[in-house]
Amino acid sequence: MSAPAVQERQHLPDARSLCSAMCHPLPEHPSLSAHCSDSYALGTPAQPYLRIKSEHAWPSPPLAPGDLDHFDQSHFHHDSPTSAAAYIANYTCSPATPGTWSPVPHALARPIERFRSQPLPDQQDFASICTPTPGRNLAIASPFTADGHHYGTLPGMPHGLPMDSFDADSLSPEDLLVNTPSSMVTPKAESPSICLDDVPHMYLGASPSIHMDLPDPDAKLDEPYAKLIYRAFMSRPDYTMTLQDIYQWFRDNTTKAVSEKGGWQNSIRHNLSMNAAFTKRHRKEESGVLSPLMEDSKRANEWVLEGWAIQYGVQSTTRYRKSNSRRRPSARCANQTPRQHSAKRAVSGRKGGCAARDSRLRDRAYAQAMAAAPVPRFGLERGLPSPPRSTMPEPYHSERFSMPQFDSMAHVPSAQHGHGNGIGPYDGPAAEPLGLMLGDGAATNMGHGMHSIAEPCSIGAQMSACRAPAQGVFPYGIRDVHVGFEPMSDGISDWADGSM
DNA sequence: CTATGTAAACAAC
DNA sequence: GTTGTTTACATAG
Repeated sequence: MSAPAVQERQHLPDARSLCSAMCHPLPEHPSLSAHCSDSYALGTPAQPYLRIKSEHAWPSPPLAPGDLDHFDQSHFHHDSPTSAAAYIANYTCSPATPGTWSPVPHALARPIERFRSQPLPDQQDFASICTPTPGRNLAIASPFTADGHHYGTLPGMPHGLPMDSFDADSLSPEDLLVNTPSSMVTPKAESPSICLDDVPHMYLGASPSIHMDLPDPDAKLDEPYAKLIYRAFMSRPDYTMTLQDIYQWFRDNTTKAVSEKGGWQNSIRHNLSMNAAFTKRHRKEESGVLSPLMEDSKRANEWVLEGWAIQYGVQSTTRYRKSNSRRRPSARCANQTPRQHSAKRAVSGRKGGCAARDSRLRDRAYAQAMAAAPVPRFGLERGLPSPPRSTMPEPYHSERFSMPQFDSMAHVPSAQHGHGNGIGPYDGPAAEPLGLMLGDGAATNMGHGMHSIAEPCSIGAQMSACRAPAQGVFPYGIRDVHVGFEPMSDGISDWADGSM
């Protein structure tokens, strides 16, 4: 940690200022201001912030030493008329055209470049990670970058994604995909989009500064499973638990575990499997050493709370269910005989079993590939500083990173999720990765292309977790990001039509 | 209609 | 028996 960073932290001891910086008010853009309210009472009254539904906010672990090491606050000077967030470019990542990213609109290049001109602590072109085309260095917005740089990590957000030293030029997309264990590629069924401002059942993670109504420590919790599992993970410093750990946590902290043979365990497993916020991984990967005892053990796996979920929380598992809105049983179905039910269950069970088998086969293949040809551990070769440990879940540490991929086969509208508008090629693939949206300005952006430019006041970022088959651990593909930004202060228009 | 809980089938271990 | 995946069904709001 550099001395300046320490000094800065004294001024910005928690997430408030970071949030403030990320949501710098743009008074000249009313719509943006509308999204940046002071409803969280974070920071000063002069600094509105990104408004996140607070009713579901849960606590995040406190910052640990080093959490802000990578955060260069010089990018977020409040005296600047611009904000980092305002420089998020208009990007679309097409599930239908995997591996392609729309380029930076020319009009956006300049402000991005201006922002980029500022020094960064570890300037790595994160764009290369999400840009399978070697050599292309496109600025890509993500929870970690506003212009393609890893310019800092928000508290609770996974630090040090392999982006820190990743070089797409040195590895082909195929190389990267090889490094993807099945737990990373197994799709959570129909991962929907998330909008933090528009998803009532998004169980938000929260900065430590956000006020929480914490339950009585002695009281047993009676909340949805997804939420409880989230709590369980958040109770662990590394957000990692085995299934048995989770069971025990439920016994200790919830009212669910009323009986040892109850369905609560089944429900936990169901939620773990179905919710994209929870990722399975091999325990042996933790140490990097293959344990013969662990190799084929049932308990070889552990579950990890995804980094984005640490920051943004989890959403209801329901949202990952297939055909969620079309399964209302008809009267005829409701009157089916048990035999008919059994037949249906047999089919679904068979599918489930096959999926479990495929998952294990992929895991095994991955383990063998790892043992046979260890892949470079991004960041280590170059001797770059490791990211802080405290808030970086294990998946982000290792070689288990690969390129985001999308299931081009699945391509159905997802209007039911509220953020697809049915327009454009990127709207709602069936295996659409879990998305995340900051503010609702982007809610209607799918397929709108330059909509954000025409309406430069809106700010939004709809990012996608990579959950489609053959996807990597990195949760954010940028399915769509659109953000308005203010005109250049020198009065030179960045728009082709000369408008401001 | 959504969210949630639960049961169940099935495969692999 | 345990773990993991998936689907089906019921219920509450």
